[in-house]
Amino acid sequence: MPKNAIYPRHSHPWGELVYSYSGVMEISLKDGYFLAPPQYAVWLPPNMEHQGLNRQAAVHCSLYVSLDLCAPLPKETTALEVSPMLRTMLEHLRETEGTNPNDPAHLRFMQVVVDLFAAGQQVGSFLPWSTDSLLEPILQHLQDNSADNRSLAELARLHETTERTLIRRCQRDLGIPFAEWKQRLRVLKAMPLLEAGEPVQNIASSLGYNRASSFIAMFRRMTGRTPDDYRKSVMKFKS
Amino acid sequence: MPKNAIYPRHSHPWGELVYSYSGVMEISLKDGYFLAPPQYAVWLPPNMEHQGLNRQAAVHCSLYVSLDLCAPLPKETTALEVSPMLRTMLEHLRETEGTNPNDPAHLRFMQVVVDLFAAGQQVGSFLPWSTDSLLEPILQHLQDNSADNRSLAELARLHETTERTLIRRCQRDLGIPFAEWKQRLRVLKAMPLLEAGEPVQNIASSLGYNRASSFIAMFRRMTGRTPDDYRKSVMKFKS
DNA sequence: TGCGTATATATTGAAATTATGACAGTTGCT
DNA sequence: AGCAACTGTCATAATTTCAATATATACGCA
Repeated sequence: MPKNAIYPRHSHPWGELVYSYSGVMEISLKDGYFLAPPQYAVWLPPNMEHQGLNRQAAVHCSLYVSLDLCAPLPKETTALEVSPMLRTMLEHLRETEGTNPNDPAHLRFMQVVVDLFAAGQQVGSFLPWSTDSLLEPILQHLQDNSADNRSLAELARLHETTERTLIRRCQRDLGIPFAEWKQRLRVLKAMPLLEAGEPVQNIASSLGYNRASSFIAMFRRMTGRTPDDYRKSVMKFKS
Repeated sequence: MPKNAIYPRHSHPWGELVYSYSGVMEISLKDGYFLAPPQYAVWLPPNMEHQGLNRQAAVHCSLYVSLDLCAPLPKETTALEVSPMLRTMLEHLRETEGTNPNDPAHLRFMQVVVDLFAAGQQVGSFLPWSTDSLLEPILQHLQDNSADNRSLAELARLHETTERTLIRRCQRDLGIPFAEWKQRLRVLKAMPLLEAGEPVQNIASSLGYNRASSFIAMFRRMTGRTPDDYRKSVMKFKS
């Protein structure tokens, strides 16, 4: 899909697993919102009204899950962690696209993919948001200046509050610590730059890291693979 | 298994897929011989008399395949190429060892593993041998001096024959070109060194390469992964 | 996360090596 | 003589390696 593509809001009587090979996927619901890079997938139970969109160009797929196979999957809409094993299988699917869809071996393969999704850990949106009057300006500021390395204490001072308060609001509204949120943001910023072929060194410094190795270590912790690995796996789907 | 382990010669009324996570596996039959590093697996149809052995220490597994699932697999004993996808699944099995073996999802997973083996390309022994009077001394010499970079023409001169004749005999007896054989030999020599933690640079030069990058490129072509990747995946099974 | 260092990998154009097919010569056999 | 299998020569195509360099990653310690 090209950038800024929007899927109309709709629903259907079967389950849907949305996975992104490259780029970030966003799903919005009547009462919820999920943002999912390639290490997450979004599970939509049958009859769940949803709307998809991707801000940057993206390569993604949806797995439609027949009603009678939905039992082992969550009853709620949720993001699921995609293990490296599962990712490999999804990439294999993409590579062998077009083989006979009725081949029994292929059907078995698909069933195992669903099994693995069902075994995945439920998680929230990769980058949660808050409209809290104190928090939102800070989050917005970081969105626009991701290289800002000022400490939480300094940010608190700037916005006339205290570090402790900000920490409490992060925990309450975002569900994750402030540092984690900033790292996730940087991962998301890094992805399109990696896809654009930017050297890891440059990306690291443009995100506020003084050393590439620090950035690499962070990216690895967050996504399970190194920046260059991520780039390589993405490139497979762009040629 | 420790080095020089030998499995007694035997047979059984079910199929067997032999796969090596690390180290090289050897299977000898009444009328055949297979040598298989981790990118190969050996398929033994039901009731096939066989004997296994591993010269170096190895971590391997056998998948027993019930008679009624053997239909899609070859009727003959053969080596099968193990795709990266399949390797990932086998490693996953190894990591999640001990989960309930009667779990339906696990059984489905196993079935897919067999499906993928069945889809694998049939190949011969990874390192074939010849007892040809001209060829054998040369092969033996390379076994003992794998860093020898003398050209085929020079070797021919030494053994009082011509380059063209050697090439013809390789094709006839080994089924693969001379250069391919030498590279496979070097891959086999490299594996235990990698497992021993030897730096890639040293291994490369001890095998006759002037530059590590040449060795890396060769190893990658032959095995589908880089030397260090190989080492890492092996290390997972040694701790 | 900063920072320095050791290691590992990819890339590229030039040089060397190997593979392949065509053809002719040799040998051994009938 | 005729046939078959093998061998040497040569030109060309395909691969591999070299060499230098740029990048990327891991690791230890502060």
